[in-house]
Amino acid sequence: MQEGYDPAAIEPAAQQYWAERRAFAAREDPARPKFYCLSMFPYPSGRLHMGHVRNYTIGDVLARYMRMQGHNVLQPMGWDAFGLPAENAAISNRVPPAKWTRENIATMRTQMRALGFAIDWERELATCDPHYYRWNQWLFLRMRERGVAYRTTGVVNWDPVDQTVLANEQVIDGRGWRTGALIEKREIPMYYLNITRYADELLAALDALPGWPERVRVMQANWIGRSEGVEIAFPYAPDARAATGADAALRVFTTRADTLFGATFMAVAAEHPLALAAAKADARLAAFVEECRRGSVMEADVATQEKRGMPTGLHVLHPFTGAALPVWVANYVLMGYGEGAVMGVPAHDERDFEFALKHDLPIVTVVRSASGAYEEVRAPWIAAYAEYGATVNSGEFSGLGFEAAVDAIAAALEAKGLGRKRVHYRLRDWGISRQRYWGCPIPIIHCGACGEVPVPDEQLPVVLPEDLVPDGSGNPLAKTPAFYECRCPKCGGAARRETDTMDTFVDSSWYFLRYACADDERAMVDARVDYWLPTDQYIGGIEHAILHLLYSRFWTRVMRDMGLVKFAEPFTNLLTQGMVLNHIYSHQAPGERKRYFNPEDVDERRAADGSVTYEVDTPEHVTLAVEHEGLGTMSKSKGNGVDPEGIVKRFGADTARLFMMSASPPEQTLEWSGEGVQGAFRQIRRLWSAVYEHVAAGPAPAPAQLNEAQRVLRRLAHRRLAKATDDIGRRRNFNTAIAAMIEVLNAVKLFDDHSPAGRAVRQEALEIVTLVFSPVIPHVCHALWQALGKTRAVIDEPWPLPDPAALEQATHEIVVQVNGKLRGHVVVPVDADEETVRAAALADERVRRFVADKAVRRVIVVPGKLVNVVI
RNA sequence: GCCCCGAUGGCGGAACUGGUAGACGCGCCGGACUCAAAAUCCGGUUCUGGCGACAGAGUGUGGGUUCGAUUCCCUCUCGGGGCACCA
Repeated sequence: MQEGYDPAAIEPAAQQYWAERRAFAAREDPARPKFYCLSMFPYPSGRLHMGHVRNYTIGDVLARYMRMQGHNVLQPMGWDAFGLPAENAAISNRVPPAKWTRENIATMRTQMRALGFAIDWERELATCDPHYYRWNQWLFLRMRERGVAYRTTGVVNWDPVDQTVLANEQVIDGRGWRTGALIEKREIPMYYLNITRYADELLAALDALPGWPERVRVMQANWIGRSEGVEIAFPYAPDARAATGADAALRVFTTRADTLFGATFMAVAAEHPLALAAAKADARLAAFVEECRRGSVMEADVATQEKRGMPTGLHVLHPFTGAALPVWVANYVLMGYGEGAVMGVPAHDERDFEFALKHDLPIVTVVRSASGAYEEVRAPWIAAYAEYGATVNSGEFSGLGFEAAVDAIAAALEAKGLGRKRVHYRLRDWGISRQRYWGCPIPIIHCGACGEVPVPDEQLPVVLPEDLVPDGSGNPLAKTPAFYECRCPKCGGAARRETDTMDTFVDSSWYFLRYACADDERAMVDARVDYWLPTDQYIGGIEHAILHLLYSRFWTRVMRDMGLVKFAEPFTNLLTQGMVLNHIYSHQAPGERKRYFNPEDVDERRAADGSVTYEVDTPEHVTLAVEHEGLGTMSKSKGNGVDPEGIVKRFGADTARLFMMSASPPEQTLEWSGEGVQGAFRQIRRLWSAVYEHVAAGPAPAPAQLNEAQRVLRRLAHRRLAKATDDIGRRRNFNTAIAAMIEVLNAVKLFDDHSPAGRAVRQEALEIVTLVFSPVIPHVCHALWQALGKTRAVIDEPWPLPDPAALEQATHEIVVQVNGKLRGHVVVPVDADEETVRAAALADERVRRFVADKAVRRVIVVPGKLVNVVI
């Protein structure tokens, strides 16, 4: 063993040892409990960032811990390799996306290997590989046969920067999730996956996911957005019948059927058929409709947008009173939700109230307020009453509570054939067509004679040509006849291949299945999937709480319904790791662009009055005062990134891993700290020197009779082992497990006993520390384990068990309080009865001083913990 | 607007089931080693008063329950996140 800790030597040696033995190649073994430890695969953007390192370190610690616990562990890795950054890089560098992507994968794979993750690289996959994406295409065709995938023309979200369509889930605050560009509405034919068919199940099953964070389940539930209500048909009045030429009814959906008698107008979306019919005869209305259809997704307006509207001049009839209600076109009604029409109840809906005020529409109060008083809602001094209450002014339905009123009204409507109870979801079907090149081709051929024809299975995969270089104007596939010119599989005539590709979220919706059988050329999934899946632990960023995790749950259900897999939920336990933050420092010179500086280069100046300023020596050798802007995620634009490779080169992978795992619990944000990294390095070096000094004195003898100090050290080691096991195994709190081991290490460092028994106790303590630390800092522990005289590799050791005998003690300390305040400690035998403990507490000198001559009213004894004397 | 989460020393965090608040680390202070510095090692470090023994205060605010509250309940403040004309 070398005296000095040298990560540059021991880390490659440990990695080589694992690689030579294929130590992490996982094989199916029904005899052992399996543990499928999955981290979200990265997009190969170029280089690993700290977020990746944190994600994969958490997964790796768990994987290595479970392996030592006797599980058959699978920890795979792959690449989410299709996507727009590759195309954008291609446009600026004139390199095909395939080349750019594969080079990035190679770089990032090398970086990951240097971090020493226990990954089964034999199962590696990349979604841009035809061996992978052929199964996207295959399953898409099966979905199409079942009506789960379908093509339709509809209004879509168009990202003008990326020149493609986005799913609703990918539009955030009216902007593209990737580009931040304002989204436009366009009408395009595209393919959809019928995720709404599973809305009810996806929602209900959230309750059966106890291993998921509450937060994520709530977010998914909100996104699915189930609401129970009543669909009501308002028959057309003669004017509406004349305008549309149909004897029909205007359908609305409402969660407040109890307020039906308060409806004084109807509001429809600009795209609603009734609005379009009325606009034909009214130029001003037509202009308004056109305006609404074009602009209304403008993000900045959404919150403040005023309730604008115009009357259609048409009317519908109230289903019970027969009153003629005017139909308005209103900009606050969305065509995409419900029926694209609402009944306007100004007295009991804030939006309707606002609209009625503006357009001078009548307000009719039909719900009593909760206090029981009847308060008429009138403009402008009373606002809409949107709470529940008893109905009034509602004919035969008056005097009912909310539920009774809804039930009675729904039943009466159903009897008339004018309505029924219904459930609505906010969730929309998933549009997957993208007008982009670097993605999985949709396996469809458009034939002038036969229409839409699926590519026959035996012709799959439809291979994406890899040598195209996009120029930034539209989809290069649509400009490549060699790709799109083809023969119709049905009639043999000339046909055109679909040039849209699939949303990359399709690729990531099932990759976790494919790791189980990545080499199967004949089937998408096989029996090995049933062995490994569902994943026991999934680890990734909270940013995927809705998109990826919801799509994957849907996709797995589709495969279940096809009999391809036997489970519905792919991820049993989910851990959403916090982001990695760093300080942001900037300098704003007058008239210049703000400059950002890396925290690494910033010096702290502490003035005599305690105030702190920051300054930086610039590359041009000028000292600038910089401002501390607080913490933010590491980013190029803020200049606060830290390159993992640099940390590994300077300190080694173990230091990077230890810092990340010890600084905060995995779900919380992690503040990067240069001093913290140094501290982690220092701890490893302390561990190294403790083992070095110990083994330099020769082999440790077998344990013998122990004195008190030796028993204390041994007890501490076993106690902290028990705590660390619980912290990692149950609580997933790695930071406290690490703290517990540092405590043991500190005690070993202070333990100055070189007797044979002392050396035996120290040996055991160092073995415990090395074993418990080994999932976190595997390289150095690999070397230390050998140094401690072991022949088996530390990765093959079982997780240690605390020795109950070591934990035993004859006496223990009891806390004594007087009136709830800590006043003393007494040492009593562990088996002392309550009376003895009570007597000992009352006899304590400090306790007696505080009690003095006051009467003791009560003494509370908590066995093994404390005594509280109440005076 | 609605929903969720959070607030603990100079800093990151710990206290798991209502029972010693501040584990562990960082930083800082003092000491040892050194010609010196770095590294390393040892000691101290919630605040206030006191040389000290010790005493008092203290987990965002105000209240409640309890022998006892960082922990449970209510109020408010601040911070973070999610959803948002969703009928």
